Amino acid sequence: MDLKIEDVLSDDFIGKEVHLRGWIYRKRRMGKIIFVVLRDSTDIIQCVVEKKNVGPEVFKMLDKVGVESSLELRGKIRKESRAPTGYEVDVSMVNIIGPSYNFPISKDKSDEFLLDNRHLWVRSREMNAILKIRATVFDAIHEFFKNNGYYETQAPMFVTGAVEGGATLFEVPYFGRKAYLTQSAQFYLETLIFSLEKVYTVAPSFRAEKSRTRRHLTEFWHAEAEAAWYHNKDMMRDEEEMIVYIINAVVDRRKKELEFLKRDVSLLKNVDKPFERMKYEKLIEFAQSIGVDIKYGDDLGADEEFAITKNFEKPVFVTHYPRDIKPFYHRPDPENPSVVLCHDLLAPEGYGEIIGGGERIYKLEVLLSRMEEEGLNPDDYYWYVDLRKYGSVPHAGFGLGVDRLIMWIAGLSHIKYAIPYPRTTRRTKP
RNA sequence: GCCGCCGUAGCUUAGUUGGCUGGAGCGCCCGGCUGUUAACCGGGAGGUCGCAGGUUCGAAUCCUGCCGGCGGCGCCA
Repeated sequence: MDLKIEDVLSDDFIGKEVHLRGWIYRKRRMGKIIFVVLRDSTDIIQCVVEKKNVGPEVFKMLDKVGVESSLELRGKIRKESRAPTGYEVDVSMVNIIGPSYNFPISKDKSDEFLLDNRHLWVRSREMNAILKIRATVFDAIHEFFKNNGYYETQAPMFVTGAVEGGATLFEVPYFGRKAYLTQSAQFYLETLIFSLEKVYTVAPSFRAEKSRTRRHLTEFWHAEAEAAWYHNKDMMRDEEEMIVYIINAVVDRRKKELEFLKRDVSLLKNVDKPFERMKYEKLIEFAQSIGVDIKYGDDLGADEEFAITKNFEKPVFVTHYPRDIKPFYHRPDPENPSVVLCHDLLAPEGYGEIIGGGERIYKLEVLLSRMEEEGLNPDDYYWYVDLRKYGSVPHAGFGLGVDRLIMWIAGLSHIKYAIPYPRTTRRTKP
């Protein structure tokens, strides 16, 4: 029977013979006994290999090979309080599949060394736990959207124009011309709502910002949605439900992994609807009241965000930013056109911004005048402008930084731990 | 773009008011061990102290340049 370690760590298997495949996680020899701690994708189990049971040749081979050798074995399960996961295999057969000698990673490894050897470090129990949580976050994102009437769609990675500013695009040669790597699918999603009404996409976005912080990647996973007929508050409602859905999915399905990472799960369990909505103006007052040096009109810096969000246990929406510090496409508030109908979602515990979103300008003349204010040429955005000419509708959308969300949920100290192969300003390998 | 820091064995590092042969832990090689928990015990190999130049009787240590790397800010998801 093809079993995983997780399956056989159970009283149901006591006395039963099992066949397991995996990698050597730890190995200790005591004369004529070798303790092999075997690892697979699910867990670890200690296996006792005695010379008299497997023969001197196999025993010697096993003694020679190092950690991370792959092997299959057969043996009986026994309850054993001295074993790391409570059960032990009395091995009757071992077959080494792929030997490993001098595995580069052992104790006392620097962060930098582990990043250089990420292709090997992904095998660690810590990365294994994080990657499982990450997989569940992606699952939950897709589940949420599909359960709520959104169509999944795709936008191009090669683009010719910017969504946000111009300075943050990666330029790539494109058959003698220039193209850029996308920094957001937003404008494409806006075109697609006129066909599908509610759309989402999960894809990488690229930012050439020379950001050197624990929260920035040059290539990050972006979950973006756009919905026709939605106003700012409608979008916030969906986002709130989505975040709660994702958190619940991870808490339900990844308990073991969260515990392994020593995440305080009670903090995640406290995350329920509704999230507080706070106008930018109020947030500035709140920030000032706790001693942050900030004034109306300033964007929130990392220190301010940290000072503010460490005081919250749940995410908080910040709305109605001054239009001057937000991109041109946000719809000005009809009741106060100096602010826009936008929202950022700040994660608690100091993690900060994970979502940026808002209601888009849907009237042609408003869009053109905002573009003029920002010094943008409408010809460069002809297809975006067209959307306001042919049956425009109110609509809203958002972008979620999935890696940042994972960082918060898993309680990680740096975004580079949240993704298998982080790309930062200073790293493109392995 | 701005500020700060670091390069010593395969890895993690001690040693920097200039001074004996640059130490240690892990890993590796040889040997031992029937209950180990990143096992332990005995022995061993392994260093152009990032590179180049300078100061000095003497440089891992001081100076200059170069190369490589790291942390943080700004900006954003």
